[in-house]
Amino acid sequence: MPELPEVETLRRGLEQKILHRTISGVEVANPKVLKGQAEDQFRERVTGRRVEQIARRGKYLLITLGRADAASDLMDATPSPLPYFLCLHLKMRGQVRVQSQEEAVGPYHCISLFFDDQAMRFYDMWTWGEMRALTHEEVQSIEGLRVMGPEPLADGWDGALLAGRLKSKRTAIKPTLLDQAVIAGVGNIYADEALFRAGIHPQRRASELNAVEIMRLAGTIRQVLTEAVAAGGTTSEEFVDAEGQMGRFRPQVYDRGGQPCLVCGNGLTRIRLGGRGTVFCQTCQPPPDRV
DNA sequence: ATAGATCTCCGGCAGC
DNA sequence: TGCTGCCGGAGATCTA
Repeated sequence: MPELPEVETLRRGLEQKILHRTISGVEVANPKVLKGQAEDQFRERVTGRRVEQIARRGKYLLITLGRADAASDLMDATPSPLPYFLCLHLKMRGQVRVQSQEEAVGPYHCISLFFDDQAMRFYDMWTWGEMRALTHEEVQSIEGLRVMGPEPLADGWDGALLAGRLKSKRTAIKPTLLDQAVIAGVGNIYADEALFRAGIHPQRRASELNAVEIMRLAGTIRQVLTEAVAAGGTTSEEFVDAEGQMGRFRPQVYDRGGQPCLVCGNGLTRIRLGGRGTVFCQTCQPPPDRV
């Protein structure tokens, strides 16, 4: 389940491998991940372009594709064509790996972008993920990006910012943290981790958390994401980085239902909340009626 | 009107 | 062995 740290790990890996390099060709093995974009248009927008920048917003990866022969702008008067943006989202099972051309193509291969000696390959077992080549305007019109909440690793992230986002939310804090319009990039793993570290029960009503708790939570969100980025993400499900390496972050509660709490030793509880599996410690995270 | 709930996409896997 | 149901990020579509 790629979340902010996994996408950031991928972004850094891609920066090492494909930044300033030119796409010489494209293979579309499964057009489902183009999410409706015509295959011809995708090919046309990508082929011959050079990777100018690799950015992340929440769980989205945005790769700027400029013209390959930018130097020729100096020679003629024709305006440089506008850049396109390769817009990626891995959703649940998406993977991106940069492989040598000789390396065998893995299962669930959807798209390959070829650089001279390497191929950036997009794999997705469920094809929920997406990869499209969009204009600036088309990127701007993606609703999920337009309403995306603040980046928890950026300057300015603090308890006051989070408090403003939670004020009007009457649902439980856990599903609220998964709302990308509230906070960018947090998914199931890090929502459970941050709540555990903050000692906040996942069923507490978001709007009823006090200022101290919100400040603590803003801190643990940032802390857990920072640690996970440093560890190259978490490998649950299928996540691997651009080189196929597994993440080294070890969650304390996520996917540990029934196992002992690493702080107090009591068995961790697993419930479904807002349709999502949720793990917490009944002792370390006191329930709403005991707060 | 808007927040919140529900459905959808998909296939590996657990459990029987 | 083979069936059934579970699981989830985020957009679409409902409902109160």
